Order: sequence, then structure tokens, then C-alpha cells
Amino acid sequence: MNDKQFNELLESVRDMGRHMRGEKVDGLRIREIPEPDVKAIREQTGLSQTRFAYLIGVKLKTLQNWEQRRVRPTGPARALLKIVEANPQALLVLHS
Amino acid sequence: MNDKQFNELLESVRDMGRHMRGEKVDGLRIREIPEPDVKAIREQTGLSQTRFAYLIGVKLKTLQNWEQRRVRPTGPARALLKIVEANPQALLVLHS
DNA sequence: GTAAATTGTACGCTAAAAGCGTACAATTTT
DNA sequence: AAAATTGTACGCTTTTAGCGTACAATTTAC
Repeated sequence: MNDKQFNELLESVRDMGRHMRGEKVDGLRIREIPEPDVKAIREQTGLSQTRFAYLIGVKLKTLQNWEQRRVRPTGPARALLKIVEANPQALLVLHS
Repeated sequence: MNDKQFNELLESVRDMGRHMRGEKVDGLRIREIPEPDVKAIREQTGLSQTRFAYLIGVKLKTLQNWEQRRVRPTGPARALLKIVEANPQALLVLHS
């Protein structure tokens, strides 16, 4: 990705920020990131628990705890899983 | 994003999985996701702590704890921040 | 320009997730 | 069929996520 593209992306995010500026954080526009079906998302990628866990930066046990619903992924983990669900290629960026 | 594009992305991730299949998880190929400079990444986006925090699915206090280096973001949070750093537009997907 | 609102720094505390150990069943590979 | 990998299950410890509070700095509104 070159600088021009990067700056265009930055600008679009800044636009988003400006757009949101007049609104309350606890208002309707920003909602909780919904709980993902972790197992389904992983299986979509065709990766084993072991590979998937380390790719997204958690220990195997943690991923298993998510899939077995013993504990629920935290906010940023849910955000990451949502990105991966929409665009599995995002994983490629993480361990370059 | 249409189904065709999505399936192409899936396939590329599966390739990655296949490529890694013969390798040890604790080997060289998969490393720890490095600690991000949270404040720098947020400032690149031009967003306030409040907006950025809720966009990535953490409370304001948590983001502040990261920026002030009181606690370090967990693995998936580091992964998410790395994606945002490389591609701020990824934030747009999270609260659609 | 000054008051008001927002944003950011700082830190003690509680609740919850991240991660570890262990055991064993199920599946896949050789 | 044996071996290796993958997945389920659960008790326990360490660390982070999130909350409360106070106040300084910056930005916005009057």
C-alpha cells in the first residue's frame, strides 16, 4: 500500500470522525460490537484452532474458552473477529 | 463485497493455512504480535480517545490505560490495532 | 477573552477475561 | 492400526478490562 492510498484512507476515517463529532457516544450511532460465533468464523477460514488462535494473537486455550462459551471475547477481540469474518485476508497483515 | 470476492479471499487464507501446516506453532514463522504505540496509532486517525475507544470496542478508561502504559493491550487488541494502523478504513466495518 | 465543555493524565480498586495445567475423546495422517 | 493432531472439558492463577475519582490541558461557544 502506497502513501497516497494510505492518506486517502486516513481522510475517510477523519470524515467519519467529523461526521460523528456532534453526536453522543452513548447514543444510538455507536453500538456494542455484537458477540461473534467464534467457531463458525474460524471454520470459515478452514484453519485449526491452533493456527487461528496464534494468528489472531491469543493462546489456544483462550480460543477454546471462546468456542466453548466458557468466557466471552473482549471488545477488541470481537472487533477483530468481525473484521476477519468480513475479510479473512486481514489475517495476512498480522504476522508479516 | 460480493460472494466471488469473498470466496477468493477465503481461498487465499486457506492457502496460507496449508502453507503453514507443516510447521511448528512455536517456530519462527508465527511470532508475537508486537506492542503497538496506541497513542500514535489513534492520533494518526485524528480521532479523540473517546471516539477511538468505542470504535474499537473498549471503554475510554481501557484505552487510556493503554496510552498511559499502565496495562498492555491483549493479543487480539494488538492485532486489531495493527490492522487499524495499516488500514484505518477497517474501522468502518465495525459499527455498520 | 473568558466561561463551559471536551479531552487527556493519573491512580486505586473490583470484576472479568487471558492464560496455564491436566485429562481424555475425536479426528486426521502416516 | 498406531501416531499425531485437533477438539472438548474444567479447576486454578495472573493479568487486563473496566469503574470511580480528581484535576490539568485543550478546544469550543458565548
